[in-house]
Amino acid sequence: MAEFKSLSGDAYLALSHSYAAAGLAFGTARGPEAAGGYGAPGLGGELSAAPAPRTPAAAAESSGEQSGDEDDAFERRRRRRGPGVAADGRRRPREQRSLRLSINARERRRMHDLNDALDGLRAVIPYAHSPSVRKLSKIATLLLAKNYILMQAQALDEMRRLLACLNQGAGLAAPVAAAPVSPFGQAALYPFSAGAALPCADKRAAFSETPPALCKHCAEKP
DNA sequence: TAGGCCATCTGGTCCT
DNA sequence: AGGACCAGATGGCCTA
Repeated sequence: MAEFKSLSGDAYLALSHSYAAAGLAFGTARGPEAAGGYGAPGLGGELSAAPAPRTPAAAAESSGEQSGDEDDAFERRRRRRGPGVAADGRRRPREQRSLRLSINARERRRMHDLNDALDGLRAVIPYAHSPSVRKLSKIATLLLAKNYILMQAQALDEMRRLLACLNQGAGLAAPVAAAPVSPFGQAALYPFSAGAALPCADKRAAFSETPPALCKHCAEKP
């Protein structure tokens, strides 16, 4: 597991746990996801680049268009749960139903926009993007993005310290003792700290866009 | 088969 | 009034 390819993999879990240990992100997750890791996609699983295809009936049902199938689907739903049917069982007026459909379509569009934004976020988080790798789940995307932001902030902070040291002629021996504090005032675990479970090579692979020079413990310079 | 993840529908609430 | 946002409910697909 040399890559994030399959964030479900060991690297992902190890990183997640190390972040959680620092109270960075996954610590707030509740339920089974918190224990087992989010989105645990399996290796070799087919990437569902598009949402899992729903049944044609379900797809038609959700299209918001007024086809015959759509009407059937609408009726099925109405019988099942009652939308479109008043509490007393009477049919709703047709205009109310068309209003409902337009509201549904709007909500669908809104959720699609939200998903597009999430896709955009996935595109910029460092993990292996490949057709053979299942994409990050929504929650994993958000948590990873949060960690990534904190990580970048810390790296920046450390770079500034080093720069200050160099400017003072103190060289690299100048202590960077205290744990770096993020701009958000939250003590955070440096991603490449000694507490991280992964060997440096794995860390570099997991955060493929992070230059190895930023790894404090890494003797494996390129 | 259970659990995770997701899309969609729906009604409620708030804002313009 | 209409739109945006939200959360609950529901059902489908997929994987371990």
